[in-house]
Formats: sequence, C-alpha cells, structure tokens
Amino acid sequence: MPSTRRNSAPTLEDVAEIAGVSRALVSLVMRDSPRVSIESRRRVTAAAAKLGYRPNLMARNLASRKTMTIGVLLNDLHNPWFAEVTDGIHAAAERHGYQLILASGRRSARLESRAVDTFLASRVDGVIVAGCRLPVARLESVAAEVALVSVGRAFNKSGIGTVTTDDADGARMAVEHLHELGHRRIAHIDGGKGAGAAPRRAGYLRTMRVLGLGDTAQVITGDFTEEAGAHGVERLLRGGVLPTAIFTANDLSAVGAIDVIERGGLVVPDDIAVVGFDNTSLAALNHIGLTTIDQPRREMGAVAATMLIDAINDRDELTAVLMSPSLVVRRTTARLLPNRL
Amino acid sequence: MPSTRRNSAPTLEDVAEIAGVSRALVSLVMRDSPRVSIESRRRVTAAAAKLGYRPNLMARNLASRKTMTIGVLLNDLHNPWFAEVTDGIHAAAERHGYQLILASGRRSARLESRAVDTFLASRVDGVIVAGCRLPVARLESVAAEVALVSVGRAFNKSGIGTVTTDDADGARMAVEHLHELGHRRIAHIDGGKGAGAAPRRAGYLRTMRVLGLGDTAQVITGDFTEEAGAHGVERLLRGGVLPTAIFTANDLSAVGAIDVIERGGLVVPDDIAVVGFDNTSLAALNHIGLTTIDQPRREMGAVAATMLIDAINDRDELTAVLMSPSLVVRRTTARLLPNRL
DNA sequence: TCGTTCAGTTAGAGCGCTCCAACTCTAGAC
DNA sequence: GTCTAGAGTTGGAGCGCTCTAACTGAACGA
Repeated sequence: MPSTRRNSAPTLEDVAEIAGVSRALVSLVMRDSPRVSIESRRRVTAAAAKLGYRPNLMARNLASRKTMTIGVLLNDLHNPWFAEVTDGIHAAAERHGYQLILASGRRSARLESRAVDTFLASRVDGVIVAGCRLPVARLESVAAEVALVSVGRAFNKSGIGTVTTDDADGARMAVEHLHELGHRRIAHIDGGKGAGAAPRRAGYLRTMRVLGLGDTAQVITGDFTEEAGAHGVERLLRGGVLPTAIFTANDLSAVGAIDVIERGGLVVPDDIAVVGFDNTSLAALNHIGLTTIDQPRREMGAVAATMLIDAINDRDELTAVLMSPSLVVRRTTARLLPNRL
Repeated sequence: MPSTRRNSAPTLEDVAEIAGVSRALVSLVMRDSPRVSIESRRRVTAAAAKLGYRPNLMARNLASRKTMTIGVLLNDLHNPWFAEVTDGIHAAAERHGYQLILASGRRSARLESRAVDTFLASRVDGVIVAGCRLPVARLESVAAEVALVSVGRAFNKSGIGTVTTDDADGARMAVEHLHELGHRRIAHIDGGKGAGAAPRRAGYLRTMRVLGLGDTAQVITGDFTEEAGAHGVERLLRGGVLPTAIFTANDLSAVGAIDVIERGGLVVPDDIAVVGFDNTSLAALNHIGLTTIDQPRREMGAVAATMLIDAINDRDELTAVLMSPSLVVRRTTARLLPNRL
C-alpha cells in the first residue's frame, strides 16, 4: 500500500472524549462561543490540538444549513481582467467572513453551466459570475435558487445584481481624447458579439456624430483578440484613406493592431495613434505603453461581493451598479502632426 | 423582504414521496445505478425534474466519505503560467470524474496557508499546489493528511508528488542557442530566491563554463518581475563592457529588459539579443516576439492531476516528474553581427 | 410442488456536525 | 432557608444523503 495517510480524521466526538466534555461543548469552543468557561475552553483546545482535529466543513454546513461561501465563476483564467476582479471579490468577502470557491468556465458556456451546477449542488450562499457567457434564461433560473451578481455583463432583469463599467462613456472618452489631439479620422475595431462590445461601439459612433465626425466613422468587426486587432489594421491598410487614429475594443486587440501598423513601416503614435480599453497589465507594460480606458476592476469585484453579501443577508436588494471608466494616457497617442491634417 | 428565493431546496425524501418509492431508490437513480428498473427510473426522474431536485453535495460527501474533488492552490492568478497549468489539471481531472476547487494564494504564504486549511476542512480527496510558497514543513504536514502534488517547485521529500521542468537544462538551451548564434558575452538576470530561479542560474553558469565562457559569465540579481529586468539592464548599461546577449529568468523580466535596451537607443536583437523563460502568452505576442524557453505547462498540470488521482486511489505512488523544456526562437535573438565580435 | 435464483427494492443505521430545550450549579436577593 | 437568575453544560434530534443487509416476488428447474 503506497499510502501512509490516515484514513479517518478525528471527529468532534474524539475531542470531547479526550477533553472529558460533551460534543456540544466542543462544538461551542470550535465556533468561539463566548459562553464557555476558560477552563473548558483550555481543555478542549488542548485535546483538539493533540488530535490534530479540524472541523469537517461538510458536516458543519449540512447541520447549520449555510456555507458562508460564495461561488465565483471566471470566464477565462487567461485574461488578467478576471484576476483583478477576483482580487476585489476576495477582499470584500474576507471582510465579511465569507469564503470563495473559484471555477473557470474556460470560455465555454457548457463548462460554465457545469460549474454553476456544482456551486448549486454545494449550496453556496451566493454566486458571482464574471464575464459570463450563460444565456439569460439560465442565469434567471440560477437567480431563483441563490443570490446572483454578474460582473462585466449587464442584465436588465431584476433578481440579478449587476456591476459593469459605463462602456459607452469609456468609448466617448477615448474618442474625445483623440479628437482633442487633433485627430479626425478615427476608426474603431470592435469586439463583435462579446460582452461590452455593443455599448463601446455605440459610444464610439455616438461621440463621432456629436463631434461632427459621423461621416468618417468606421467600424471594423473584431472579437477582442490580438488577431482581430491585427486583421482590422490589415483591412484598413488595404482600404482607401488611412485613419490617423484607431480605438480598439480592448487592450489585446490594440496590441495586435500596433504590431501590424509597425510592420507596415508606420510609427505609433505619429502615423497612427491607438487607444485600447480595459487597462489590463498588458497595457501597463512599458514596452507597450498603451493609452487606454481604465475600468476599476478591483473595485468592481469588491462592489459585487458586497452587494451579494448584503442580499444574502436580506439587508439589501440586488441592483445594477455602473462604474465610471477613466482615460489613462501613455505613449500610443500624441497630437496629430501638422503635415497629417 | 427583498428576497424571493426559496429557502429550502427539495430533498431526496420529497422526490421519493412524489415518485412513490423509497429514498434509497431515488439515491440509486441519482447515482445512475444499473440495477433500477426502467419504470422506476422514469418515475424518479420525472419527480426530480418536477421538483427541480438537485442532490446536496455536502450530504452526499458526508455520507459517502469522499468528495471526488481536488483542491488546486494557485499562487498568483495574475500570471498566465498558472492559468495554463490549471487547464491541464482541469482536463485530466475531468477525465477521471473529479471536480476542482480553485483558490488563489495571491502571492502570500499566509493566504496560501488559509486556503489549504479550507481544502482540508472541506475534505478534498487531494491537493495540487502550483508555484506554492508554503514552507516545506507545512506541506509535509498537509501531505500527512491528504495526497499532495506540487507543480513548478521541487521537493526531495517523499510523500509529496512533484512536477517540474528541468530548469537547468532550459538554461543550457538558452545559452547554447546564443552561443551558436556567435554570442560570447552573455549575461543572466536571475530570479533571486523565487521558485526555479536557482537551477536556472546554476544551469546558466555551468553551461557558460562548459562552453569556455566561464570568465565572461555575469549574473545580475532579479526577482521575476518586469522591473527586475529593467533594472538589470540599467546596471549593465552603467557597467563596463556590454554583453551582446541577455538571458533572463522569465519572460516578464525579458520584457522589462527589452524596454530599457530600446530606450537606450539600442536595437534588439542586433545590439543585444534577449532570451526569456516560460513561453507565456506574453512572449507569444507578436509585438514582443520573444525567444524563450518553453515549459509544457498544460502537460505539467495534466501529469500532476493524473499522478494525484492515481495516488488517491492507491494505484500508484507520488513521485517526482521532470519535464523537458524546449527552445522557442522568435525575433529577439539573431546571429551576432560581424562588427560586434 | 417446492426450493432457488436474481433483479429490483427497501428499512435503518450512520456520516460529523449544529441547534434547541433542558439541565445543573452557584451566587445573590429577600 | 427559599427563590431566582444566569452562567455553563448537556442529551438528543436532525441536516440530506449513502450503504449494508435484508427483503419481495416473479421466473425457473427439478
């Protein structure tokens, strides 16, 4: 037999016997109840330490009918955006004594659905889904069983809490920034059907119109990937008159766009300026130095967790929270050179 | 009352009553037992569907004394390396019917310790720690309770499974690659005390010696961050004679190094070639195009999970597995120009 | 006819904990 | 001396499930 692991952990009963008290008392000590005498507490603690006792969470949760845990479903572990949102969730949950169990949907709605099933089967007290791809109907049925908050994707269904960035306003900031730098021909490589893509595109189009640039607005279809950014620029290069600036749906696409621009012998930002979206760690790399729209990701996570916990404890309703984006200027945007007017 | 959620989920008993059978039979149906008649199965399934019944995992695990879940402790969600290892773990675990619960240590040994406590309290069947910072003694005590495999950090303690890349050999590949391109003055910006840093540094030094370059070997202390790469190059630039190539402890440091090299008016790879380590998605970005040493991260995760599951089922012992790295040549290395000999 | 077999089903005893009501003391009030 | 209050402790029921052993009844062979 390869294993030398013990096959049965000590239980409350074992501790009670050694300490010479009842099971109930041990349970009280384990839960830090104030109404236990110093002496009893000492003896129980000593017995527990001696045995290496550790309360069985499943038994505890089963008996107490609550788990004090939140299930967090992350759509894609590979995207730093999720790590940052999770940091915020973690911090808020910890403050309220809640634990987290994470699951990765690995970009697949099917896997996301399975992960949510596991959460429900584990009777988590609440669920947070980040960048989730599940159909609204499914989420509604989940929300019927457990408190649910979505981060990064909005629903105008009641019963589902929502924390998103004002994507349209972020797009406005990007376009206005470029406009102030003198740019007039500003193209947008969008995020297709991805979460948040629609309002970013709409914000771009609206702002272009407001600035009187409606007729030079140009949307290239993308999908939030590096390749999408690259292909988008290739298409622009093949097309007629080049834009002097490009606003992409996210940072990753911006990096792909910059790459193709530079390979085409053009210079960023002098020939073409580029603005991304998200302000992921990628954008902050000095080597890239991307001007982008920041989302308060940590804060979004914290707000989502706090709202969820309040709802779990019936202190508050689940609502829709809209966070404010902000412009982060780095080195991929600059004033339009006079000769390019 | 803000909540409209039902406060008590249906149980086995409810289903049994509606279906007109015993609790035990419902249990058998839920676990897909073959010895249930078609008719009973139909009735139970219908009753369960009608009630929206979902087995309570805690009760199930408590009664069956196993959880079929593996706790996965990730040191840092922000590093894509962990996402890729997790993909491999996920795939293997799924194949064997195991579920995963993830936890993030957020680069802190204290939080890692807490996460492991939660795993143990949840009575997971096994634990995988990736890039873990916990002291050996702690891990040994964990291993005494539950099957444990470490990915990315080696232990020569028995009782702990280990899956690592041959870091020293990877370093050798990096140095030999540069050597073949004509480079002789090759510096190394290391990873300090981080996991894997020591063997990479040793491999670098050894290979330099073997190639007869022992006296030009130069190690700059770093810590696996972008800044470390940047500062390392700054120090080199201030120092005497510049190396023609730099081998960094990981990709992130390489990016920091490249940035400072280029700001100094030098060209990569013509003036200074750069080789990273890990082959994270960062290295693969076209805009960066980093030559690096690949670790088979997905496979490492899969191997770790498979080994763990075999150990859980007493089919096999936990062992130490060493994976082979490989060289990935991109655009940050090139043949040394004649004028730089 | 009477076992025997076997597929299908079931009762009941836990799993390790929490929760509740009830119990035992001791100390203080009268 | 009796009563009350409250601190500290306890037994027992029960959370929702699995598991074991035993049961039922139809089918079969002798």
